[in-house]
Amino acid sequence: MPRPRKDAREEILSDTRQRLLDAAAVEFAREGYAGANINRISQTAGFAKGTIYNHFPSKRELMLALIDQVAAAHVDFILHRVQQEPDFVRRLSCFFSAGFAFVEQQPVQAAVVINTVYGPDAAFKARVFSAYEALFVLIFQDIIGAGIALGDFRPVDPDLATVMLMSIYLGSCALMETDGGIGIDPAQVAAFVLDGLRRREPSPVSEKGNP
Amino acid sequence: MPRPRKDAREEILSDTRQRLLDAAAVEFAREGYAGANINRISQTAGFAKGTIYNHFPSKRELMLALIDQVAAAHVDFILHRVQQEPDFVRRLSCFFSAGFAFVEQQPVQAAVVINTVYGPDAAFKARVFSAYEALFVLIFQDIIGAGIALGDFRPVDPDLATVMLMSIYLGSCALMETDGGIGIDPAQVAAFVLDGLRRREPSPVSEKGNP
Amino acid sequence: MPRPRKDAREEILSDTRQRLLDAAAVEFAREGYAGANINRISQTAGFAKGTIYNHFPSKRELMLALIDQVAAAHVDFILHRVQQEPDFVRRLSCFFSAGFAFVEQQPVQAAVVINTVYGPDAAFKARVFSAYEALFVLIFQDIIGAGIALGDFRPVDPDLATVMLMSIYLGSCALMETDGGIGIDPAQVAAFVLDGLRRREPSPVSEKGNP
Amino acid sequence: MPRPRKDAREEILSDTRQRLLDAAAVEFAREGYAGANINRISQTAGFAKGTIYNHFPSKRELMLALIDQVAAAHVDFILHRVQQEPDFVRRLSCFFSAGFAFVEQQPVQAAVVINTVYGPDAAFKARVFSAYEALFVLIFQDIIGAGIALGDFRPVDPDLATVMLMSIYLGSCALMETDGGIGIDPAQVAAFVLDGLRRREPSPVSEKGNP
DNA sequence: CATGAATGAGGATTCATTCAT
DNA sequence: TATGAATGAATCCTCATTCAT
Repeated sequence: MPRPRKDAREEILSDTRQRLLDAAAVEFAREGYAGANINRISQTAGFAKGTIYNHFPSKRELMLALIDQVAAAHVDFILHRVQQEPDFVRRLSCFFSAGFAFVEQQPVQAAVVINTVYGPDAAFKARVFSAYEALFVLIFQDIIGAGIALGDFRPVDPDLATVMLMSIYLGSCALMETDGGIGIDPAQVAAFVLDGLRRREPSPVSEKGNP
Repeated sequence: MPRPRKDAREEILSDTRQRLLDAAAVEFAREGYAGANINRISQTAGFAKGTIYNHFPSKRELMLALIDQVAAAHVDFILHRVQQEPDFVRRLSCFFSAGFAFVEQQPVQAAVVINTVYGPDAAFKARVFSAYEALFVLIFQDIIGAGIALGDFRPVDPDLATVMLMSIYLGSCALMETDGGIGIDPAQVAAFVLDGLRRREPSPVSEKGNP
Repeated sequence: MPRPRKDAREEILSDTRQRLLDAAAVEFAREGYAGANINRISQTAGFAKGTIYNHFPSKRELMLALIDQVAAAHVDFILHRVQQEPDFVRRLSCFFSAGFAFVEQQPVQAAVVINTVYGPDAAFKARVFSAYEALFVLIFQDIIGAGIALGDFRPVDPDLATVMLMSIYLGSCALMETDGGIGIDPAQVAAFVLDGLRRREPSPVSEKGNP
Repeated sequence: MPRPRKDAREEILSDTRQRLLDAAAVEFAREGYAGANINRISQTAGFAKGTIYNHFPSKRELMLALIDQVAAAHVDFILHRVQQEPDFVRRLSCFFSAGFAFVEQQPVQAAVVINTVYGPDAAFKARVFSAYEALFVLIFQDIIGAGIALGDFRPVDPDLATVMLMSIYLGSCALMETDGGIGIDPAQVAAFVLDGLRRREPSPVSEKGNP
């Protein structure tokens, strides 16, 4: 029989570590990295200050570990759902609905990575982008690229379109937080992205042929 | 002839103040508000530490003054150009081209306000939004609203569309900075926003039967 | 047997705190509150600067804690001795002898509270007076009041007399410090207070015709 | 004819100087020397910061000049009145009444010197004592000494008695300020000092039947 | 002489990090 | 592993003083 002791210990460690990461997310989201306070993090987690240093070598490494964890979860969450969709139009829609759902379910964690993307620390930003790589590929290839290849999307610059989609997604999320969760409808966002602002039918009749 | 003594003095004051604001923009852009260092700001401006406090009561007030100045300049810059355009489609295009031009001309100043919008400090954020009010109104009324009223835009939710446009604009700017100025083509962005991703199918036949 | 761990830790805490208070007394006595230097206090106590802030939230709170501690000790010291005296004349005498003894034993601590009483900070002053309340009551009731009630003291205004006694006490102490401890004889002071300056019997004969 | 120009200039200088000294008194009284702010002093006086340095070489010298002026005025005020009294008993009474009158007429100036006497700065203290020399001599010689010499005062230690009188005077003044001017009756204080607390025994029997 | 912008040493306070228990 | 007292570099801010105008 294998002894579960080591596992149990790791589980406990893991639990402490996770509580610290959760508390760090709260603090980093509220204060930003530079304004965050190690002491408050440990207290929020229910530990003493020193405990953080038993699990992370520095405040900076704590932040990086948090970024890695949250960004990975973020990407997994979206990827898992998007890839279940059969075609790229639904995938596009799913990208926004899944993305918003993640923010609603983990608002604090999401705030950390989103703020980091727009924050001043280049190394943190790079870390987020690195973790988001798969997400960019998803948009670039499985949505934009596929749509163009199939002729259903106009031959837009896929790089630009990727930037647009990410900007819309992250920007909308930032506003959701700011206004305390207005709740933006992902379907509308997808429609906006798919069809743009301009009215479709150029037929001048329908235009003002109102009675 | 009146002696220009007082004026000269005020000019000097004004000059010092402006140099401090410029240096502050550099520092806040690079380090974020919390990470910014008052001493570095004064040195960048070519003054001693204490000089900042002859012109601004605190680091925080310095930041607020900078936000006010930059946001006002930002809004003026865009408004001035957009309002010279005859119709809302060109206005939409101009919004992006002017917006990107401002970021290119004043990258550091722009970075401060953009980062602030996505940063953790609610009071700063509110200050930016307050200064941006006129810009929101411009988009909401003079572009989206006008386009819908004339029947050229689909009856999208104007609030959502405003969020989309601002997100696209700010998000693109953030990426421009990150990558050191890729140079996003405002015309393409405008086209994206106007027409969306989906191909206009004039006829179901055309879809793949194109020569 | 219970382990003395927590107690030991508290003892250490307490010890550090007390060393800081002692060092603060030295610094505040020498420089006054406004002129006192937190860094010097911590160094005098044998700690680094930051340690003070592990025990007191601010320089001001450190001062208040010191006032509270010293004033309480001062009052206790005098009260304890005075109340052991059988009658109010001896109590009066004891008030001065005990009072001077306290100053001799704890000259630095005494200097802090005495200087505070005459210093510019109203809040500090109020704190001292608040702690001295019991001392005022002692003088007012157990010495002056009792003496008057028994008919042995002239019916002076007890409030005024209390002010006189405290002024004489504190003023004498201040002078003792200034001159580096001349050593004022409490018996003489008590005699002065009891009998005043004026010769008793107007008959110039009796005075020296005694022996 | 002598030209009054130089005098006029000196008068103006003198006026500025005096306004600065008055403002300094207000500031030093309220904040103490270490807490006093040169800028506030100049503003209270209606001048710019630099003006102080046209009249006094430093904050410290400003304080010393203020001490000298106020202490001299204080001593003059009391001496002038006391010396008009025919006998030492009335002089004693006059010492208190004149002393209290000075404090009532110039509460701020008086506060500065009184606080200085009890403050931590030895040099300032010495300066006050030096200026008070004549006052000590007055008490020591013309009141205590004279009274003893004439046999009307008990042969108390004149040094101690001087300390008592000064302590009573300064201590009462300090309390007058603290409580916002209770108004202590100088006659009562003089009576206290002259006759003490103890009732003059009309008969040796009255005491209480002590053995 | 009056001014007030500029100076920079100094000081209170914060906080990431260490380490003995 | 968890603790939290101690550390001291770093930071914001104050303010006496200087000096060109």
